[in-house]
Order: sequence, then C-alpha cells, then structure tokens
Amino acid sequence: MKVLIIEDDPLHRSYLHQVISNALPECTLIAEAEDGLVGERLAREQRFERIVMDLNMSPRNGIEAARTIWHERPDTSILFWSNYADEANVRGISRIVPSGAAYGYVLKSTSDERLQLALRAIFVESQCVIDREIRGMQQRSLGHADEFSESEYEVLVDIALGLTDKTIAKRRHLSLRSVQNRLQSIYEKLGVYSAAEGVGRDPNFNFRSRAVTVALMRGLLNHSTLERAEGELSSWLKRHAGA
Amino acid sequence: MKVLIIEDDPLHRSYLHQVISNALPECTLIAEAEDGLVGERLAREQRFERIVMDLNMSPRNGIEAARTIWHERPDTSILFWSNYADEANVRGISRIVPSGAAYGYVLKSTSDERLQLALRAIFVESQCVIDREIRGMQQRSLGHADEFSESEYEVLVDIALGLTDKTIAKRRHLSLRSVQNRLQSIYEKLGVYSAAEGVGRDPNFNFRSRAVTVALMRGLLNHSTLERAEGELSSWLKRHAGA
DNA sequence: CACTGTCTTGCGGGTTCCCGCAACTGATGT
DNA sequence: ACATCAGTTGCGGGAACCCGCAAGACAGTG
Repeated sequence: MKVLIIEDDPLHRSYLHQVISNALPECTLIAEAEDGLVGERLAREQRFERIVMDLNMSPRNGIEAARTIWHERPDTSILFWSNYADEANVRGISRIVPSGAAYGYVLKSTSDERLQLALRAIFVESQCVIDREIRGMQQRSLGHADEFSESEYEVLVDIALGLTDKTIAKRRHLSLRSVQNRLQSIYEKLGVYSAAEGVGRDPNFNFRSRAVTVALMRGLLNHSTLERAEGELSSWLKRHAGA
Repeated sequence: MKVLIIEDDPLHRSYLHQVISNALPECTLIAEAEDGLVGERLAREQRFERIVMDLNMSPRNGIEAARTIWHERPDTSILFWSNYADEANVRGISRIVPSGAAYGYVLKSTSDERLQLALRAIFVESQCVIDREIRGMQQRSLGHADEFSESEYEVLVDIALGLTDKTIAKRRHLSLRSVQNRLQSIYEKLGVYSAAEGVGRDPNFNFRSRAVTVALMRGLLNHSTLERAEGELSSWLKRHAGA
C-alpha cells in the first residue's frame, strides 16, 4: 500500500507522515508533496491511489488538485484534511467527487484517534468519512429554508465578482427580472436586510455589497472559490467581447 | 527571562517552544496559550514581557490580544508569527504598536535560522524585526500612487460592510459627494474599472461590490478586520438609531 | 381535471449609485 | 500677493438597482 501526502505546511506534513505510518502499518511507501502541482504530478507518475491532502495551498489548492487527479483516475481515495469547515469547500468537493469514489473530510482539529480511524476506514474499507462538524453544516445548509440552490449560488458568485444584473442575465441565460428575483432570495437567506433583527429593510444598507461580505464571513465563499470563478469569468468575457 | 507563546495550532506551538528554547538558552520559563483570551489572561497574571503570537486565531485574534496586552503594559515585546502577509494585518498592527515598543513580524514560512535571529533581536536587543516580504508590501502600498490613505481605507471598510453612501457620509461626517469622490479613487486604485487592462470603464461591472472582493483577494481586508468593523458599526447604529 | 406551489418574465417606478462640471477652502511655496 | 495643488461640496442627470404586482409555464397531487 502506498500513500501520498499533499500538504504545504512542513510541520503538518511530518505529523501526517507519522500518524499514517502508525495507523497503516501495511503501508510500504509514504510520499510527500508540498503543493497541489507536484501532488498532481506525483499521483500521475507513481500511480498513487490513496491520497491525504490539505485544501488551502498555493499555488493550486486542494480542490483543483483533486479535480485533475480524479479526472485521471476516478477510483482514487482522497482524504481531505483541512483547517476550516467552509461551506465553499464542502460544496466544491461534492461537485467533483466521482460516483463510487471513497473520500473523507476531516478537520485538523480532530484528535489523533479520529484521524487514524478515518485513515483506515477510507484507505482499507473504502468507506466515506465526513467529520461531524461538516455533516452538521451540510444538514443545516441543506435542510433548512436558507439552503442555497445551485442557481442561487451561481448568482451569488457573480455579484461577488462584481457583475451587473444585466451581465449576469446574459451569462446565465436568464431574464433581467429573474436575476433580480434570485438576488432578492439571496438577500433574504443571507439575512442582509437588517443588522439588528429588525423586520423591515434597513435603508442604511446596500444589500448587494453587504451580501458579498456576509457570504465570505459565513464561509459560503472563500478566496480560492473566487479566484477560480474570476478565471472562468475572464475567459467568458473574452468569448463574448463582441456581443 | 520568560516567554509566552500564543498560538492555536498545537503542532506550531510545540515547534515554537522548541525553537525558543534553542535560541534563548537564558530562558527559564516558556508558557503556552491556545487562543487570544487565555493569552491575555496569562500575560496579565504572570507579567510576561516577551510574547510570540499567531495572528489568525479564534476566538480573539492576535491583533485584538496584542491591543489589550499593549494597553496594559506598553513595554511588552511581541513577535507576530503568521502565515500571511496581508496588508490588513500590517495595517492593524501598525495602528496599535505603542511608540518605543519592540515588535516583529515574521512569516511562518521563514527558515529556522531567521526565526531564531528574530527572537534574539527582539527579546534580547529590543530591536524591531520585520520580514522582507512584509517590508516590501509596506513600501509598495505606501510609496506608490495606489497607496490608500486612512480615510479612503475607512470608506473601503464601510462599503464592505454594506453601507449606503448616505450612511457612510453620516458616519464619517462628510458630504455625500465627498464619499463618492473617495469611492472613485478607491475604484481607481483597486483597478476595478476593467477586468482586462482596458482603458475605459467596463459596463459589465458593478464597481462597488467588485471593489469588496478585490480588496479581500489582495489581503487589504480580511475576515477579522471585517468582524471587528462589524462590531463597531452595530454599536454606532444603535447610538444613531433615532437620527 | 382543477388546485397548488414553484419558477420565470415583463412592466412600472421610486431610490441609489456613479460621475462630469464647477465653485470654494486651505495649505504650501515662491 | 499670487499661483498651485489637494480636498470638499453642490448640482444635475443618466444608468443601475431594488422590488411590488400580475400574468404565464410547468410539475406534482388528489
């Protein structure tokens, strides 16, 4: 059995190395990569099927690396080991995980034992292991009324990128009014209408830009989501430059 | 000599502990705190005059802890040891450092030797040590034309919080038009007017909300700055509820 | 089939934003 | 005293935003 570690912090890397060799004595090779790019390369060249990786790395964060790795070998088992329980991360991962692949999401703050259990469950039993905190967040954001539908999420990203209603409409193939409807429900779900639990709409606020920071503070959006979206946007803008 | 470590990551904490005992053999006591609150308490109760602390912690991040610690004992020497070189952090620190206090800002990615040198320089020689990357950023943001004046920065924070022009004017005691002037220069300095180095203003963009994310991606604003500002805002809103 | 709930689109209009233009203040330098 | 330059304020207007209202589309249900 071979395991690949992709993690930029050297301390965390060596800690992981040690925990893995404890939890998986049958492991014969533990390789390390310090960012997403060399991680992708090692996974491809040495055909790793078991990977533990961090999410917040630069250049090339964990989600992007996982995307290309899973694209090349969909049966790879990946354990994400991250500091944060951002909804942006969870959403990003659930968008790219191939059906049938074993994966896990464990917070760095969990105990040694939990981490070891997760390692065995994923790499030996091919089970999926999601930390309780993450699951909780998935439920909360999925079950309740303030769930974000995929289309609402897209529009949220677009206003964060700073697009006008009109441009969003063009990009997402909607009418102007539909975009604005989505905006209204986004504002409502983000609770942007009033700072202090008031009922009415607070005339002190510009809902649009407040929505952006609220989404960021809630972890609904994060740095790398935005960078990725920015890239997609600029290529779209080039394609539609004439229009 | 006694040193206090304030750092939430246990691995980084023990690493710091080890490096400190190496670099400062004359040190007789090394205490550890895992967040800003207990850090403040320990510093107060046991009268630490030398502190190494992380910036990104919750609850109570490094800057807030440093503020209260310096408030109680302005001669404390503090070495900030952080992952990021955000302008928000640098700005936040330079706002609270008492005149004459020795402090340092070192990135976690620097080598052992540099960290050890910094420790001796600050805690033994009472010098200030700022990592080259940070200095570079200070220069870039201060020397060039795209420096942000303090007043512009305030307005930037306000639009990130989602205030309307009118409310910003009331809060900052300006006319409406002055606020908008500041906005214009902010937009210009952030380079929000066009995605692809065009000259004119891109009608696809809503400059206001784009400015927020650009500022965040550049590290001009960050999570904890915004939380702090949000708190100040809500108390201001309460005071001026009737007006 | 009728009923209901969700989603979309158009219309109209009040409000806010964005900004060019021009006048005024105040500080600085020669 | 005069010129200059940065910063502030008012005015006016075009564009964008926010949203209530109502009409249509479409799926699921009894």
